[in-house]
Amino acid sequence: MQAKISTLEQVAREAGVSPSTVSRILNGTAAVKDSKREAVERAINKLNYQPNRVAQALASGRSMTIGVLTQNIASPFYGECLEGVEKGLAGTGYTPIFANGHWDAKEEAHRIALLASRQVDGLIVLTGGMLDEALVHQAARIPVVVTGRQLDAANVYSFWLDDRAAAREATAYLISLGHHQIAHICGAPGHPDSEERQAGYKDALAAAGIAIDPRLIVQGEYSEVSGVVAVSQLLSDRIPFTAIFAANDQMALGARLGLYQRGIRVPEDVSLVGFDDLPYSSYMAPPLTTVRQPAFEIGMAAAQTLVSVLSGQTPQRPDLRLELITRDSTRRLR
Amino acid sequence: MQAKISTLEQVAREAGVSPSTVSRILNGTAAVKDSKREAVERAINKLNYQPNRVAQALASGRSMTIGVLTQNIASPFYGECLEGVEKGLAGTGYTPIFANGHWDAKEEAHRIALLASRQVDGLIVLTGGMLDEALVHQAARIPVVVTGRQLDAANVYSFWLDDRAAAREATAYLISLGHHQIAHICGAPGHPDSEERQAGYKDALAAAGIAIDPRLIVQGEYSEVSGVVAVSQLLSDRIPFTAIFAANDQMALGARLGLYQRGIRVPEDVSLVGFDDLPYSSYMAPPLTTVRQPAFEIGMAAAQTLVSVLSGQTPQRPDLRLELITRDSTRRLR
DNA sequence: CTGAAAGCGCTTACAG
DNA sequence: CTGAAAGCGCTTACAG
Repeated sequence: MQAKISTLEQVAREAGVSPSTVSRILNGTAAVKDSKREAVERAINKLNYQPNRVAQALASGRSMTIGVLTQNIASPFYGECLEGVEKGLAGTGYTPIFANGHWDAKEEAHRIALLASRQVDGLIVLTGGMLDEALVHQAARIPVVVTGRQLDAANVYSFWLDDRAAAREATAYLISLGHHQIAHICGAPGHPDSEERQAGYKDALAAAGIAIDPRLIVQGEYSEVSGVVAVSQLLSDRIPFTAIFAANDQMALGARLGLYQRGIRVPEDVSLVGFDDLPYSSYMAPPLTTVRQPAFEIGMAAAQTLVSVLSGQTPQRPDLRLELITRDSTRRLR
Repeated sequence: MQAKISTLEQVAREAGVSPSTVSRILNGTAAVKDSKREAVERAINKLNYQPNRVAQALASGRSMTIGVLTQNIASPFYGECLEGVEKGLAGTGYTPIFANGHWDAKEEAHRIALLASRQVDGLIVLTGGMLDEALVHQAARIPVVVTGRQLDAANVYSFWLDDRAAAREATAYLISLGHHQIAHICGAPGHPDSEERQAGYKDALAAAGIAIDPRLIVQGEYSEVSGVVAVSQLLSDRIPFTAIFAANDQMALGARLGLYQRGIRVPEDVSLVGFDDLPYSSYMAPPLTTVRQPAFEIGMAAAQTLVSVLSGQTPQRPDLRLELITRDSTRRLR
């Protein structure tokens, strides 16, 4: 182990060959006589040579780096996605560079510009509020994979899941259990997925011929607190309900606490359904019935798609779908 | 908006100055006549010029990039840390590059080598099982901040929190509530913090004159499942206990589910204490009594320390401490 | 199969 | 205050 940094040129000198040859051996870019190859390998080991990726990037025009724009790295949902991205990139030579948009369009644009200035070879945008145009703009230079929206444009690959249908299914499940007074805690206003989920909720009620009671629809913003608050509001308004469909698991967790604090049991008194299937949701007491989002798989598919595009292949469409997972937080109304 | 990439040389030509001058203006590296500055700024806007950071890195020898080695980006604890790192780096010009060690020493070494080859200007190691020597080795080239251990060496800055004392305090709290039969669910074997927490648990019992019953100490490995399993084991072995101290919140969550499934109430029948204070812990039903780790603050302090070292300043020691947070999962034994 | 040379897009002494 | 020139550590046509 030595801390000294050595360069390709030093390796070449040590091995008695030209820098070009060392480069070729490193990159497997051309056949090289065995005797030279061995000499070079010996020199590499002796000098403990590690190629400087920054120099490689500048010379080759490929940074072997992928920009990943997420909104909040600490959120359990994005955490799963990022694990998937990491997995999908493992062994490909590409390193992910993560950036957080914090649900702010300006911040997102700023982060993307930074990623671009770092010469990322491709971009993965996990949802995000930026305009389609901004994405298309980036796609003029590098391939872009975006989740959470449908976008048909050159060099952009979008994955979209049908939140509305899944929300409809989740709500229909509650209805099938005999619930008619179903409250909905909405996601953050303005987020497309939050609108979709609400629409799915309404679809299911309409399909069952249940009138939509606007007092049962309360605003949340995807955080745990907002779930607690929503339940307080529902309860203090004395709107009767026997079930809650929360637009994500974090709010379902908050709602569950709000109910608990008032001695309202789940599922005995109120059935509860979430959306996401976060890692902790199956460990809630009771385990939460929810719509599973394949977060890990989404991240992995995004990474794989980008890598195959970058290697000149045609990526295959991943099979990603939302799935209702029934657990113990829901029960038949008696 | 245009996708074309322009270079500093093009800007220079457009503005009728030399590349050196453009560079100086960009970096505020020397005074420049106002007329030229304006011409350059106009050219930059016209060409929508963004400096190529890769080229800057190669030329200047500073990549403006910080390597952050964590174990598992998707874990709620590391997620918080990383948010803190991001916050601490915001506005400094440094970009974090995250890498996961997955609790594997070889993988860690590999990741660090990769970060080094990408010419990171500094390294943040969030816990991790690598040897002190490996860290010291890195510190020969770039400053290193490491958490979760004490390490006195040149160019390394270590943050260490007293897990043992905090675990002792948590256990003592249960004792003060009248509990004598306190089970402990250990963290992953071999992890220093897991040993420390167990030692603290034993310290508290010893200090209270309570004999240590090895049957009450069950192995976990920091995951939720391992908490469920630990409770099953305790229960099937019919070891009587009135409280559980889990070495982290994830296992406490699992334990809580295990108890719930058997109709054992928290805190009425069993008091439960965790360690970490994850974002979700205060939303458990009941909210969890736990030891708060300042994860965000740790990440932020690590970043700030590194930045101040990199700018030639002497970093000030952050005031980081563990704190017992009492909530509703514990109650006096009757 | 291999080397000399140019070039990637910047920064930074060196001179003036 | 400003420019010409060298250099950062690689890759990659171009020639042979």
